[in-house]
This record gives sequence, C-alpha cells and structure tokens, in this order.
Amino acid sequence: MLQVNFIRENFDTALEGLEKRNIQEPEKTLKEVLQIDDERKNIQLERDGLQAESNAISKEIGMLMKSGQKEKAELIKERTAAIKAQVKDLEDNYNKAELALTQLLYAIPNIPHFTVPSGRSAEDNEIMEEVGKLPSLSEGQGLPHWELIKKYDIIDFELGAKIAGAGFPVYKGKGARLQRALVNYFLDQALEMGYQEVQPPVLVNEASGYGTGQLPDKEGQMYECKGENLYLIPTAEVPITNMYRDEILQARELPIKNVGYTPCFRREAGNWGAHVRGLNRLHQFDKVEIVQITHPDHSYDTLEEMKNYVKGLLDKLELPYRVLKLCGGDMGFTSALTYDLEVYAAGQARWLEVSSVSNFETYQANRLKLRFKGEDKKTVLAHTLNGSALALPRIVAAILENRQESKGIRMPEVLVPYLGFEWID
RNA sequence: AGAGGAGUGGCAGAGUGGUCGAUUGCGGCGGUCUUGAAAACCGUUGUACCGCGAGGUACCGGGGGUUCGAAUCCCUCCUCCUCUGCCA
Repeated sequence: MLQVNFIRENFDTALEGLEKRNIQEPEKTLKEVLQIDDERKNIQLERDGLQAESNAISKEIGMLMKSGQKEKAELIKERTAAIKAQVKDLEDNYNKAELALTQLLYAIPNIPHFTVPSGRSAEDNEIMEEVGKLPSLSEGQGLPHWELIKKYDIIDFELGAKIAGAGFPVYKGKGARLQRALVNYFLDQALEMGYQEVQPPVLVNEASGYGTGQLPDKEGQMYECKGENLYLIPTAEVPITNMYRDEILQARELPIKNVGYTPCFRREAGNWGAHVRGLNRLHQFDKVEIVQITHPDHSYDTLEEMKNYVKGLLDKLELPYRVLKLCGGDMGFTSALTYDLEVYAAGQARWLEVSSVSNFETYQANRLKLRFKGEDKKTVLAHTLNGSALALPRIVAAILENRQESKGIRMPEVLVPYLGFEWID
C-alpha cells in the first residue's frame, strides 16, 4: 500500500497517478487518507500524554508502597480511575482511526510509473517491440492446440474434468514430459542468471495474501481451504515474496534473486469467454517465477534486466513474441510498471500472454514491512519485482501450434536434451 | 492426534508484580594500542508511531483479561522441542 507520508508530500503526483488508473474520485480518497491520518495523530497525542501521566502515578504508588505509606498510595489510586477510562476511550478511537486508514489504503492501487501510458483497457497498451517471424503454416497445418493435443493424445481435458473439473487437464506421455522438460529448462536458465532456487509452500496464510496484495481485493481469485484459513497460491510470487515479510535486510544482501517452480491455482471466476479454449486459461497451471528484492535506486534497471531475461527465453524457444507496456487501466493493482510478453500462436492466429514482469516499488514492501538498512544506517523500504519465466500452458500451446508439420511437432532444439525426443508424433 | 516442556533484543541466556526496553556473554559497529593484524581495553549497538525540540508512547510469540502498575498472574490462539500414536 501507499505510504501516507508519500501522499502528504507528493499529493499532486499521487493524484495524477491514480487518475491514470481511472479509479473513482481519487482526490476525495487521497484527502480522506490525510484527514484520517491527522485525526489519528491528534488522538495519539492526547492518548500518549494521558498514558505518561498514568505511568508517572503508577511509579509514585510503587515508591509509596515501598516506603510503607499505604494510605497515601490508596489516596492517589483514586485519581487513576478517571484517567483509565479516558485512555480506554482514546485507545478505542485510535484503533478505529487506524483501521479506517488501513482499509482505505488497501483500496488504493499503486501509483503508476511516469512512463506508464494512460488508457482504460488492453487496447491501450503500448506495443514496445515485436520479435521473430510469424510462422507461415501450409494448408491443413493450421490446427489450434486443442485439436493437436487430441491428435497426438498428449493432454486430456475430459479426464481432468472427471477427477477435478473443467480447467484441470491431465498431461500424458510426451505431454507430461514436455511439461517436465520446460520446468527444468526454465529453472536451469534462471540458475545461470544467479537466481537461488526455492521450493515454497503452495498454500499460504492470510497474512501472506495481504502482504503481496492478493487480499483483500482479489479474494475471489484464490481457492480457499475449507476450515484451515489457507489459500492455494495463484502464483509463486506470493510465497516467495512473503519469505521476506517483516524482515530488515542489510544493504549488502541486495539484490536478492529467487526463482521457484510451483503449480498455480486460479478460480478465474467470470473470466471464461468464447476464446478461452484449451490451454488458454486453466484453473491449475505450472509456472516458474523469478522474484527480486532490490535497492530502490536499482529497481528499474532490474526490471529491464528481468524483461530481457524473459525475452531471451522466448528467443531460445524460437517463439515469435511481442512486448507490451501496460497502460494505467490494464495494470495490476499493486504494480508501478508492468511489461507483458505475448507469444504468437499460429493455430489460433492470436497473441497469448506468457509472462508479466512488474516492479512494485515499495507498494508490496510497505505491506510486507520489508526493509533494509542502508549505507547511512537508516531503515528504508526495499523494492520488490517479479516476473513469470515462464508460464507453461500457453508456451506449450504456441510450441504445438507454431511448430506443427505433416510429420508431427518438432520440438525446439534447446529442449531436446531435456526431453529425450525430437518429435511429438 | 494425545501427554509434557518451551517461546525474551542479531544469537546465547538472566529476569516470577513496581525506577525493566529489560542484567550478562557472544557477535556487529566506532575508537585506543600496533608497521599491519590479533589480543586487550573503552564506547556504542532493536523497531514503530507522535513531537520543531526536550522528550513521550507502544512492543519480551499473537490476541484478550486481572491490577494503580504485567516480560512476570489468568484465558485463548499460534509456533517449536520431547515422548506416544498415525502416516508418505
């Protein structure tokens, strides 16, 4: 969430940023934040003063008791009753103000970076570049992946529906092996870039959900564990970033680079439309995620580095892709700047999002209380970033669709050592 | 899952109702000494909020309670350890 002091000191910047996101009545909301915060401070001033008085009296009573002046002590005790009641009142008011403040702040999205284009929807995203040649498929070789997977019997949706539900496919044979190869390839590549591999829990508690911003606003997107107060992760970002919740790091430890493979679970309530077929949208899918924690001065360099790293993966997989800079209206709630990478899937003649690389600046760090001790010994919020590197299903879809030949589907060269075969046929 | 034990500052570990935000040791940082280092010695060393400042308030796993006063007593939840049971 945003820091109140940031809003106070940069009111116009904050307002401009929120306007870019097209949220309702941004000025009123920001003013309300400041007003509630002022209220909170005033209450604290009064409460702390009374508390100090009360502490002094207690101390006095202690000394009187020690020196045996019981009656005198009893006399003073009477004075404390009024103070106590007052403190209790102020305490209640303080808690109310603080709660109102955090709830309000939870509802305010991150301020977009100044380079983020304004816009309302995906159509307003800025296409930064397009890389690679779109495949030209010959007649009869333009099948979408949902037909190809049947043809080669490598992914079974009906079977998954039987044991779980729609959107939970079963990968079989070379389909399953392709999944495993991709995960291993992506992890190995990240290792070469200096990331530490981690295997986090795929269930997280409420505090973690709040830490990275999935709660409270996106509650409907996560699967909940009945009676356990745990959530299935929608992305490895949640557990991996939350490893650093309530931590104060040393400046020299930065940047921290972690990579993790996890399955991801998304309810996708109300997100199923006509063109959501096959692997395009699933309730469960596999993803390798890269997460970095950086010094605020370096986070945008890191964002470029991460984007370039993901581009490199797509280059090596020989998939044509384009890079988008998301507009204010399409960007995630917690992000300050997001690049989406989309691969071209020839069988559907569509671009499919396979990665989202974001800088959250201090938005998550503030919620997480993730700080570091700087060179001047001051404790300041770190910046958090993450990116998919990569999400599997749509990569699989694009590989199947773009690389289909009459003889079968030719696997990308870099995967062959991981796969142990060259063709799905 | 049952029985028992324990959670205190970066770590170790005192503290069982009153000048305790907390003795001490280690580690860290600064300094003295040294050609340099080690050792020794001296000093310093948590977080958050409020206040122009002096300073104040809160925090001893989380939450609640008793009391004029709680690290210390009570309730509750969480976590860890040991034993028993169960199980990849």
